[in-house]
Amino acid sequence: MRPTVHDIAAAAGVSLATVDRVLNQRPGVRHVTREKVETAIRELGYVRDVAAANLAKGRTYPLVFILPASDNSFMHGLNAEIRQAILRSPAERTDIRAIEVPAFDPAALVGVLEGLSREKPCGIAMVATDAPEVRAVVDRLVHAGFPIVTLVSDLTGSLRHHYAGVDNIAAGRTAARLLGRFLGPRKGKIAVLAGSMLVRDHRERLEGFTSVMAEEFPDLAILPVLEGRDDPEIAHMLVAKALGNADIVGVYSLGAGNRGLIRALKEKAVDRTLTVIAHELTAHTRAALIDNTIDAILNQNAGHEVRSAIRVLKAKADGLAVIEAQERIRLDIFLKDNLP
Amino acid sequence: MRPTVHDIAAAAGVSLATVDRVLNQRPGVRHVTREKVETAIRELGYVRDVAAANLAKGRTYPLVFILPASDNSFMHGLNAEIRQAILRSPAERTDIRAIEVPAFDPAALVGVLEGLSREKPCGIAMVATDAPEVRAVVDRLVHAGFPIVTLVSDLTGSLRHHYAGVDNIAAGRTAARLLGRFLGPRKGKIAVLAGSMLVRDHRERLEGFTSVMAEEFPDLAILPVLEGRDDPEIAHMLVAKALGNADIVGVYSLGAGNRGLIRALKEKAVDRTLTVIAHELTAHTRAALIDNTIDAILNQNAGHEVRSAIRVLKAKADGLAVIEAQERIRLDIFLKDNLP
DNA sequence: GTTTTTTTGATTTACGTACATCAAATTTGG
DNA sequence: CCAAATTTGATGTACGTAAATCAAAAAAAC
Repeated sequence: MRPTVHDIAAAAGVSLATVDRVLNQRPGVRHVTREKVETAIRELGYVRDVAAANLAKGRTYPLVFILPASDNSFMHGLNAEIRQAILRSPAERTDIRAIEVPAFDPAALVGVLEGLSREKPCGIAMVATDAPEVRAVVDRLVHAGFPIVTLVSDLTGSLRHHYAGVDNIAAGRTAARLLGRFLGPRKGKIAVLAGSMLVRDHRERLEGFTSVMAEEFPDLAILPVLEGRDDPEIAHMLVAKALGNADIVGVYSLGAGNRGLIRALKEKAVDRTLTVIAHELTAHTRAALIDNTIDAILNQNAGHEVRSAIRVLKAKADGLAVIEAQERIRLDIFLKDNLP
Repeated sequence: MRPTVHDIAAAAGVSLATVDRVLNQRPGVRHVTREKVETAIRELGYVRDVAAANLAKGRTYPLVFILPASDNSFMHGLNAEIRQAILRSPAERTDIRAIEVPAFDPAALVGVLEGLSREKPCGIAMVATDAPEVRAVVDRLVHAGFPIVTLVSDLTGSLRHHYAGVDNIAAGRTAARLLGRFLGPRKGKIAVLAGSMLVRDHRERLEGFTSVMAEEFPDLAILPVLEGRDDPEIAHMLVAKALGNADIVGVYSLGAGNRGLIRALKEKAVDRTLTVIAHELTAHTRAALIDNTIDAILNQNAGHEVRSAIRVLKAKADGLAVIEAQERIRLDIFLKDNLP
């Protein structure tokens, strides 16, 4: 049987109340006594029964998710996963609230974060907008004791406790290698469709993509990036125009708005053998993968990201360790054969 | 606040004891009364607080893992993950025992399973050996009320509750498409290295591989399968010999023993541009991927498989639902750019 | 209508921890 | 050495559920 507080009390030769004071860092314990108790804890290998503690405390974990108000499939999916998590709240003792902020608007995000420090959530998960002022509030909140994890898009250089999202540089590099290998000996130009170069994850994907392309596939030239603002209409327009260039042999779509990309490909490129790599598995990209319009899809699993963020925040709130390997968000690579 | 048993008792107009009798399926409740209680449970949306219940019961989950005594990196990794899970046991209220059985030996497996029905574990996870007699015991145990999940290798056609492993047909198909696409217009022969055609997962991978090859890459011919028995030495010998064939342009290694494969490739194929796809990320395959000896690695994450099996068994033991999407074991595809 | 059986209620203890209160013991300051 | 301050102990209640006991009520059987 695992030891209980009673065993610790007996082993340390003190009363239950004293053990409790040490465990919960309450005042009124002499230094030597505290040491005795801590020794007993270590020697018996005592670990607090979190379930029993939560029961006694009637504890719930009030968590806040902050998301950009973007109208694309991925963000809708992320939202849906958060709603699922809210449905599971009773069983998980969580109390989750989702807040939408205008996309790409550091000031708005800062405002929301500052408002949060008043209501006392025990954890914050946020899709970070990459700006110095955001970094500053995040660091302040972390110092104030709030567990914070970034979701989907990281805030490197800040003190956030954890990042629940894929390595976007690796994603871009992987896309480049897949595209390069799929094209084999063919020479030509590559069109890149992004959402916006103002977003960190898109910048990182592009960075990874161009570096592998330059290092390993010199016969493939990257055309100037098309910024589709994650909007299907704009994406369609840009891609349709770009496909006028007969030298294009491949396309890398690293953002959202793939509906427009797919439409453009079907209108303008049915007779050409283009190799296309896109991000994010949605109903549209899935169908396009199956009908060979797209050759591979890179994906991050929003459900895993949300569940991981929750696990990490709860663990941080309790001062517990997380299983690192479990919380690593993997880059999914889907060909038409391994679709879920 | 979520409703408690007290609320149910009040709402149904019965006593706490009666609610308890209904909840825990104890006898001595009239049919109509039971209905009243069940209605109240439904209307208030009561869900039993599993943490509190486990505390009261002093419940632990005795789980048994049955693994083949195979001496390869993957099984060692799986074993290590189970040991990790055992270390987490106190916090998770599990009591995990691992049993090794001779590999590919249905009779031995059946023996162990029958022994288990005497000691009463609340769940069994097993790497299944695919044989009718195994299916029969599994079905019998399931009927007797034991939750059973298969691990890594499934037992289709049996009544096992869940399979914690990858879709091996999809894995084989994916390998074929990667290989085919990487080779592009090249024609030639493909060598396939397997462990044994007696193992279901290897058979399935081969099945998926050959079907996509036949359908979509008719210029690539698959040579007779090399059975390396997951042994590095045998694998080395077989591959070294096979590489005498100058028509070989690609290799698919769908089992273990990749150490031997890699050695053979480095000795015999430095000057050739072979495309190689292998299964299972180990120290050896990882290094080979980085130095371009291998072009892609397909992997199943043993840690995820073990944790998933535990979650599913606990849920089944409690009669609770699992998050399906969370328990799907994904096929990892690693290029040198997205290694963890 | 009485007896027997079945069903229900009331109450208690327990699980491991948190938290509060009050008394007792110990240490510290003067 | 005494008073004040600090530290420790003893004890009780609570969290939501499980499980047991015994009494009371209701239903069924005679």
